[in-house]
Amino acid sequence: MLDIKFIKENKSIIEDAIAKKGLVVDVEALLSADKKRLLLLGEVEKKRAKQNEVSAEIAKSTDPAEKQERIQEMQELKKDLQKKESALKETMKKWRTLILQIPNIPDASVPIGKSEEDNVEEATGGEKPSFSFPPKNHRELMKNLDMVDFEAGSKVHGFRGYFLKNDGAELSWALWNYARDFFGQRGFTPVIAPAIVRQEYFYATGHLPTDADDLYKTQDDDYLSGTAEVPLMAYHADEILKKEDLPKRYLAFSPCYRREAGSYGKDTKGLVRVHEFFKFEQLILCEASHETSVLLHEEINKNMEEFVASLSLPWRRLAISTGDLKTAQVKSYDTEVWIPSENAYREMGSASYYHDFQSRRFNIKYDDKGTKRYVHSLNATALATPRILVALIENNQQKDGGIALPPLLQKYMGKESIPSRS
RNA sequence: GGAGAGGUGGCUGAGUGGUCGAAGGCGGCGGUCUUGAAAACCGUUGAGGGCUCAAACCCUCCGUGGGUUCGAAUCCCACCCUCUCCGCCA
Repeated sequence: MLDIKFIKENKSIIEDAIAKKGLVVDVEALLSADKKRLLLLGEVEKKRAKQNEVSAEIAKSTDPAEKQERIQEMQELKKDLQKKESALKETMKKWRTLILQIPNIPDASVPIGKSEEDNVEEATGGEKPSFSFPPKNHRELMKNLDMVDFEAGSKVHGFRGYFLKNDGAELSWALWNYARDFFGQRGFTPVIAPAIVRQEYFYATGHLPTDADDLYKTQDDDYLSGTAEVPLMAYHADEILKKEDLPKRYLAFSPCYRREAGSYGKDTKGLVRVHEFFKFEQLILCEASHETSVLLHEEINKNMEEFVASLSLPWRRLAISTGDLKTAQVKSYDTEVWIPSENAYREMGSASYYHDFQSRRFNIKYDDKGTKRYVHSLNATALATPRILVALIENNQQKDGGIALPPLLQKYMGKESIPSRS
């Protein structure tokens, strides 16, 4: 959420942001709710002051008659105060639902657009493979190599279920270990984060109430997180950090759970879209400076791009258009990787920054020479398995059905390739 | 799953109806002393909000929400959380 003072003073900027993000939010309603809120607050505080003052006199008073008189006077005031207090509460409730709808402001560099159609390709890397034979998709390749078992997956788990086996499992572990080393050299604190997270923190990230259908819920009313962003932001909730400890860079590993409620028709086969997967996530908390946020945003995005590039995967960078930005985001890039069987790029991760939009709700501050300021937050994917296997397998397939391994990964797999079984 | 204890400021810990935003200690900051440091001593030190050019001033906050009362950290109710022991368990 944004600061109400900022909203009041920058109404046109806010309305512009709402329009750019393609949202419908009544800013005027918020502003008038705020006026009402301040009016009632003033009245309530005045009455409370009076009450405090007279109460002190009552405590000191030695004359029983006078005391009685004062108490009666306060009984009247109390009734009045209670009325005003409940009016204030009502107004606050309205105010809160309204302010939560106000989106963050897209950076000037974000391409203007209505939807994902308007995302802009900004960079590409690597070379798309050209095959001298009809290429297969990852499902076929992996089944032939006994790397995956979808039948057992749906028998045991259900829709979108999978088992990774043999080199399918080994390849996942190899990638995890490689990612750990790759990012470990870039100053991140390694973390294994819980996926079971308290309800309140999903409200803070905005996943609730909006995406309730996409979240698994436990019988204890906790939720399973679809990204380590939630537990990691929650890690420092309600804390005041030291400025010299910033920026904090985390590389968090966690299982991720998504019901994919809104995407029943999409990617119903294979490993692109599954309910349960594993992800390394980069998350940074830094000082409240736009320049620092931008710098670190470029940094974590570059990390991700260099990571896929180091796996010899053909990739491209998409600048997300205003219409496709999430409410909380200032700017976001997707890293997409070429998928031969689809003749298209597919998202492998995204990097976004939020200024203090998230930290305001999580109440994460730092002490800047005595003033408390909300930190800026940023996050980016580092590696998601098994989705990246799709790209790795398909791009490196050989005529005989085997899979070549990118040089940097060979050490982690203990071999140069996954040989054909035929 | 069973039994018990407890949630107070950065930490520790006192406080059972008004003089409590809260003793004492630790830590932090400033100072005295010292060649310098330590020790000792003195002072200072919570967060959020309203009004304001600013200061002054005012309001809220002792897990959360409600209640009793002129007045609640303190009494009542509900909930949440943490810890300890037993049981079970990778």
